[in-house]
Amino acid sequence: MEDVAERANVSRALVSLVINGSPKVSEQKRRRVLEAARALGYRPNLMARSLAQQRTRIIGVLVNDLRNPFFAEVVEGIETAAESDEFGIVVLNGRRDRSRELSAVETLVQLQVEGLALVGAQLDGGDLDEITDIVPTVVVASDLVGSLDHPGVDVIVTDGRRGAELVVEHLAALGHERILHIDGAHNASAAERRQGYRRGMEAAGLGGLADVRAGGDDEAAAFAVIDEVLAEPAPPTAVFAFNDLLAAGVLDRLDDAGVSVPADVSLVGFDNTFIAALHHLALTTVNQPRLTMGEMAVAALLERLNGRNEPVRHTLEPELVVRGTTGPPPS
Amino acid sequence: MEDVAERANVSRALVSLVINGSPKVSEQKRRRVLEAARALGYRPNLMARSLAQQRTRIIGVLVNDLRNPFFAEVVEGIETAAESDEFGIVVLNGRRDRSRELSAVETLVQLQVEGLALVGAQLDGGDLDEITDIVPTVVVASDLVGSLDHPGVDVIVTDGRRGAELVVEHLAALGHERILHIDGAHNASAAERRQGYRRGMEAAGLGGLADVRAGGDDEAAAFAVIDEVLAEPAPPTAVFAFNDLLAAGVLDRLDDAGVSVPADVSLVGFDNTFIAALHHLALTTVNQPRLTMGEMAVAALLERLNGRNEPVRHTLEPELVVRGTTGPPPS
DNA sequence: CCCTTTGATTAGAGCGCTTCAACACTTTAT
DNA sequence: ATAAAGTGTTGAAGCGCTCTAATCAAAGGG
Repeated sequence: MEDVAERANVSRALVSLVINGSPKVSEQKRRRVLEAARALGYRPNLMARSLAQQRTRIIGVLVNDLRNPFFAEVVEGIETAAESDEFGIVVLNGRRDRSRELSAVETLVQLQVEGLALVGAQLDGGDLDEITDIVPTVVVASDLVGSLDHPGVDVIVTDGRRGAELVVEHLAALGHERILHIDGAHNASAAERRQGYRRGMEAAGLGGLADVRAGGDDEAAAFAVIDEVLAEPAPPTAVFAFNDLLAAGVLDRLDDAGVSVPADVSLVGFDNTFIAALHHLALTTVNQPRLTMGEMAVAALLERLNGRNEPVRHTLEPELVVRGTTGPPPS
Repeated sequence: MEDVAERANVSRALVSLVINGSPKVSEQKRRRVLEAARALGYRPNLMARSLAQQRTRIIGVLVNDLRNPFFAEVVEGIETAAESDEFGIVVLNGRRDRSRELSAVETLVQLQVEGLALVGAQLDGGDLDEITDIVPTVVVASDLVGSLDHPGVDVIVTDGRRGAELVVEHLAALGHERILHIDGAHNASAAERRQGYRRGMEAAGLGGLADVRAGGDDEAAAFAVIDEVLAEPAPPTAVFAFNDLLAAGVLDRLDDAGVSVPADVSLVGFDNTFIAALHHLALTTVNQPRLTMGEMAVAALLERLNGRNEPVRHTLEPELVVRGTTGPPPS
């Protein structure tokens, strides 16, 4: 910057003004400075700028698992929204590991991000205690235990309970009774969906048949469960999987076992990722408006930065997307 | 930091030494400082540290499209490797848009990243001219036009030409002759695979039947092409798609048209993403060692930082993964 | 012709940290 | 005892920028 100033015969301060597009610089000097900058290949140092300015215009994003297309799309929503507000984002990948998530959050805070978006994070309330009064935080697509207690945390979720209810209603309407739920184990949104499932079963008068087994959030997690239930005397006629990835695993395993979908068993996923839409899967699933979720997350953070102090909680409506993996139970 | 120093009755300098784990601090003061830091909830400011230290220990990653699981996994490889070398990474998403890529690279450079990994980027040689003598750069999983001319750029790729040849060999061995290639259009690795396809066709004595049509890199891009070829008098008996996503689109469309795979038409993808492995697709494809690619990218950057000056180019071997979408042509 | 106003420019302090050279204090060798 | 070497600690400069308050120049008003 010094060099640019010298070459343009002006002060460092003026160079700064030009670079930041201040209106009170004469056209003549502005030109001189810009040319000098170009000639020298000058690039402002973002670190120095942030330090001096006491703000970074960066939103930190912690994502549960980048390989899951669902999260990747939420991040895209965040990015789009941030971009239009002249914020940048820094994405860190938790890779489903809580301790990694913790250290990622720490890194982001040290990076002086102005807002923190936790996408599908597994952290619990306690982990956030310190954080939330340092930096505005929004939890997206996961219901952290105790997140409600934190007045510093906003929450953007799709109503997982309702989503699960929709699934059960759909299956019950088709005539299914033995509906199995393979859950998301310790996954952040697992509890909600489990609850919705149970409620749906009750509502359909199927409470006694409710059956939840521990799954996970990828294909492999489904295998053992499917093997197990198929060996039982009265296997389910419908399976509701925690998410699309898990559902894909179920589909695979049923296939291996010669069970046909939906003729023998109906199957429903959750998230409506692009894999559900592949015709060869044609998975009935529950849509979450992921781009919108990302955008709302950014909006929430910006409101905080503008002074809002009460927590906000947006619950979006899930939508059942019926495709080819559900039908009436075998007679 | 000032506060911590005061509370521990030491100088700011000593606090710095403790935070950075310097060995020449007495155990007693170290304890005092650490306790003061904890009591005050002190968090070092990464920006200030980087500024003072004149290094960031950050590797900038620009990725073509985060939604593509292939790239997401390369990024994981990068992250793993970076982590073990005490580097952090900042991921920016190009979203298949060249101008966005350009500005993302600019941002990363201004962030003072110590290395730049371009994953599947579409930038061409010219775009990198300035960059490469500011920051070590490695191009991963794409063959940028003219990247070879830049002594400042390292390249990590899977041999796309060879991969495509493997595909053609496999199909030809099964007896296919009318093998169509739906390419990746302007995608960075499209040219190479096209070339491999052509070569493979020649080698199999099928040069005259080579047929390349413009595709893209997602499912939708396949639809028009499939509609088109199915309407022709002699449709292909095998299709080689640019990547798995595109192949999934082909599969969908063939399905719609009542064409069965592999009985009527064989299909091969590229990348071996997890969707290829889903039993319901069971896509024959070409594997790229994506984690390894990410790791090698980091290794290349670190070598540069340690003084290497000649460019390096690692070409990894692709591997054909035969699954269920290929078989002999209909008789 | 001087004073005020307006607008453009600049000096310089400060952002939170690191690091080098200098310093004080021990220990060991002489 | 004294010099030399080693330990632990600190003062202060500096990283590249921003921004306030001060300065300067030009223009308009009385």
